[in-house]
Parts: sequence; structure tokens; C-alpha cells
Amino acid sequence: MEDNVPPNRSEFNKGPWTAEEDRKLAEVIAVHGARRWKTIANIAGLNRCGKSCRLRWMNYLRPNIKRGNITDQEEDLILRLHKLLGNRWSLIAGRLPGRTDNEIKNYWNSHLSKKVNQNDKQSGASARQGCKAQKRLVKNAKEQAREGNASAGCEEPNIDFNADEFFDFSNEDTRNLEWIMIGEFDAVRVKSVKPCYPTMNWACFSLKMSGKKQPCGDLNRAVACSGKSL
DNA sequence: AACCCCAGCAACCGCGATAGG
DNA sequence: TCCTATCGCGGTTGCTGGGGT
Repeated sequence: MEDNVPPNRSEFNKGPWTAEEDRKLAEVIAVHGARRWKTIANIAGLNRCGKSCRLRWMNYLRPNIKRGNITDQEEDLILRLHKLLGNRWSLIAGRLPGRTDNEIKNYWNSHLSKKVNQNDKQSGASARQGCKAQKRLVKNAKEQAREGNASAGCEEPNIDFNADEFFDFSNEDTRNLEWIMIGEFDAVRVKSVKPCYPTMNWACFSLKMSGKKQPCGDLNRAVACSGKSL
């Protein structure tokens, strides 16, 4: 239906979706699948742009969307992941089954950012605490490596989470990994091993050495192995 | 009752990445 | 290789409802 002349951008419906629009969209997606959003919008007879249809589906109509309050466990996970990944909402959402990136982003902006700021003020930490925590973690690991103690089980006393407890290396084929830079340390990358993996046991840290991606057990070890100076 | 303020959330916008012709 | 369409992400906007004055 791409040959239909689409309405001008300004002629598209905007604003909240009606139940009727939701129904039409869901029906077309059930038949044609959730792709080619522009086509879906046309087939459904929705005077909406494809982008709007996709957003509505992804954030509201998609099956297995979990509505309702974020649990304490989920909140804790969001805080930890945000500390590590920053505003990578889609990555964070990928670790919270049923939650959307938009929902997590909103939750962060309306709840957690304030909470974090309050904690920062109370502890005297700067707004760059998360970055500093990463730095401390790396620095500590390097010190341990220098001392010949670069094992994976070393605790970092200055940060509020234990990397070994939080990140458990799994035997993932590294060729399948998605490599993501963490902060300023280009030798350290993190991979979301399995989308929507239902537990916290989801990530592995790895490092890139001589162009070859090699898995390491955890962040401490990854950095210790990297030999990169800060 | 009327008004204002603010929190929460759905939706929009712009941009970069990717796919396909 | 280039160009266009499409997708996906993150930032931002604006609407709505609740609470306070």
C-alpha cells in the first residue's frame, strides 16, 4: 500500500490513541507482523505516521507488556544498570522483561533521578559519581593486578555494588556479542548476553585485545587483563 | 469553587544506524 | 557506491489528574 499518497506530516493524527485505533493497529500487526510501519498504518486506515504506530505498539499494545508499579527489585536493577550503562534505556529495558525503554526512562526521570541526586547530596558525591564509581572500580582492579592479585573475586570497597555478584560471565560465543563501550575505558566492553534474560545473571564483561575479542570473567578481571592505564 | 503547581506518563521529534534497491 | 526508506534510540514536550492554597 506504499503507493497510496501519504498525508502531509501535519495532516497525521497526533495525540492520544483511541481504543478503535489500537484495535485496528493490533489487527493489522497480527496479520502482517510488526514491521513496515508505514505500510501498517496505511493498511489499518490509520491517519498516523508509521513512527507513531511503532511507538504505540512497542510501548503499549505489544504482548507481554508489564503494566503497573515498578517493583523494588526492578528499581534496584534499574539503578545498578544506569550506574553502569548511563542513559541506555533500551539496553536497560532489555534486562527488565515486560518493561519498555520509554517506561524506564520516564520512571528514571520522575523518580530515580531525584532519589539519586538526593543520595549524591547526602553523601557529598558529585553528579559524576557513577562515572567515578566506574573509574574507582577499574583503578582498584589494576592495583590488584599489579599486586598479583587480579583474581575475579576481589571486592571493591568504594562502590555500592559488587561486580562479581552482579555480573556473572556466561559461556557465550563472543562472536555473537554486541560490544558496547563503557564510559571512557575503550578496552572494557559489556554485552547483553540474552535479551529479556529474566535474572540478573545476564552480562559478561570482555575486553578487546589486538583486535580479538576475548571474554573475561568480570569487570575487575577484564580491566586487569587489559593492562590499559587510566 | 477556582486557580495554580507539579508529578507522571504517553507521545512526538530529531538524528544516527542500517537495510535494500 | 550512492541514495532512499525504514527502524530504533534518547531527549523533549505537552496533556491530565491530583493536591494545595
